[in-house]
Amino acid sequence: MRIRQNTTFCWAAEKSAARPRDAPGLGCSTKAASRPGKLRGKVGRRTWAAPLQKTSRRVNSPRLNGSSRCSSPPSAMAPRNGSGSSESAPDRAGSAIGPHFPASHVLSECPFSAASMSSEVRVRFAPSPTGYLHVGGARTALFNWLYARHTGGKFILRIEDTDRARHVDSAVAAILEGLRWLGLDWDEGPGAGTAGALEGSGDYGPYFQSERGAVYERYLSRLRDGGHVYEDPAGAVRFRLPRKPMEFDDLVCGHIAVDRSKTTTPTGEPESDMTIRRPDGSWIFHFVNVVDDAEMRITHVIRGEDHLSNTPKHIELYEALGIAPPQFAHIPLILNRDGSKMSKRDQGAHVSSYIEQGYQPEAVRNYLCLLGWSPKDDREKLPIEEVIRLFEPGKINRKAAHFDLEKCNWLNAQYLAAMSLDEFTQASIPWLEKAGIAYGNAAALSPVLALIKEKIKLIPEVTGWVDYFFTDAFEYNPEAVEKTLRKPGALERLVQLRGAYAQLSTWEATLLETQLKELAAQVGCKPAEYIHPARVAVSGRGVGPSLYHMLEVLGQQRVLARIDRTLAEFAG
RNA sequence: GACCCUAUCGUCCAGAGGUCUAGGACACUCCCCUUUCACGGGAGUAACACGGGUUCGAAUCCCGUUAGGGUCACCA
Repeated sequence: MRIRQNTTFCWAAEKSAARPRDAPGLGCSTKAASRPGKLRGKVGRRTWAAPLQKTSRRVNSPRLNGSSRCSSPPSAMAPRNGSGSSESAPDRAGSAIGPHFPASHVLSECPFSAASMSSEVRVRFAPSPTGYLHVGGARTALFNWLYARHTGGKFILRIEDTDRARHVDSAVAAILEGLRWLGLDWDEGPGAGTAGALEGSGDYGPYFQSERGAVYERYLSRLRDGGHVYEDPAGAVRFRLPRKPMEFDDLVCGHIAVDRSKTTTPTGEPESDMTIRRPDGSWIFHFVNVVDDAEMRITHVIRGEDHLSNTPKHIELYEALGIAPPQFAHIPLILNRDGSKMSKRDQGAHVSSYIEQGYQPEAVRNYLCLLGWSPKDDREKLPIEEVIRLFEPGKINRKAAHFDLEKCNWLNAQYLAAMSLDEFTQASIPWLEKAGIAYGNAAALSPVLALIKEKIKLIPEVTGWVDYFFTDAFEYNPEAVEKTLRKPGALERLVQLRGAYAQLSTWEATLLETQLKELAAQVGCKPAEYIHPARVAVSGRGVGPSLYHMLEVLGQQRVLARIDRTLAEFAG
């Protein structure tokens, strides 16, 4: 099955043609000023705004960013529209491109401009179809999603498959599955909307880079017209790096200043011009990423810190294109517990592993929320609505987080404990079926699950706790046998207990308890001397639920039969 | 190698110059509850990387060192 590229493409082209005023860059250019007031960059805290600290904290420093986001402001700040140029006309770029913009354009970006306050937040998650969703990627998606939901903006999914060769449907599907499992719904992109069609829905498609060739061609010619690119001897298209100092403000990392003229290769030579297109015509990530973010009117790029060092290059591209860059928020990476880099082989690296192991999606999501972010109080288990309410990119931690599966497990147990017996039963059924346990039906299963619900940290564990309820042919645990049944007098006491229980006309936990204790008192030994053998006799193991409740659920007939079987098996 | 980011208990977070003899959670240890295993309750071990500044006062601001991470691709 392949994506319907042609249809999608035409459809998207129509869409954009129908919105001539929404030319790329224009929407973007407003965003610098339109960041919702709640964003708190850490900018003020660490650098130039020190004297303003308290104020900026309260008033929200991002506004300050507008005037200092880029070191070469004239080209960094795109001109506001005004021209009404058409998106489809290649030459429209003429008015928008160019390194020299009147200062008034910059000033018009005044962050306090009321007119710009209304534009909507648009964030995106742009994975490459690698065949699985990495937890790091999942957290990036989560933070984007949280911000979109927090602001009432849009969360967009874009697949960075660069070209057809990289596109594999099953690989895309794995990512969508992971996102859906975590409950991160997207407003635009593959599978968005009620139809769930893979080609996706949204006004800025296609959402597969492999289908956006025409868009890239258009932008390439803009760069060419501006004299920003050239073809090297090998036939690759390269972007002339400006090689000058530049700075920008990152919502998480604060003010970043880097002298790009000093950037070198690992061997110490000056950085070579960035390739944006290979000789075979395929596109390089940096270019298409920037073009798509601009075209899709992304206002905030929330991505992994591994891109922080790439950001100056991206901003240079925006400048060459005459488009104001979005706001950036680089979130720290997730490391293994031991501090090493988390690779796809590491424990817990794939979201699919949580699905397979039966984690509760809300628990995993909750855990991911807490990795680099906190509600600033002592709460750990938080309803997602609460996280959405409190979440702001500026509050994301700057330190890389080490992944701790133990805590994730604990949270999972917290979520299980909060489930009703009904929910717990429904969640257990698929796993019992997978294990081939003949539990009968939900009504028969629930009372059994009620006995062990609180002992479980992960749903699939139920199978090991309840199997003997549904088969009389259970095995005896050797250790338990050794420890209890082999004890002198154990079988005799079992006989006595059987005798007492056989006479009961009602079968109920508290009665079973008093009977057993009376028997123990008569004989003059501890109840435990009866309890342990009884447990092993009816379940085959030394650990389990409360004995009397277990007996009650098992029923008189089965209990007596199992004691008989045990006596027969271990006598003599 | 150059550049960038980071640095509070083993781990995740709180801490925004005095309220810090640094708080919560996971994990760990002990106690209580208890027929087992868990749950739950209580207690405990455990951290401001180091060195200089600034200040009356620094976990908090600045500089340096060290350590970790990242980027420097015709990967994304």
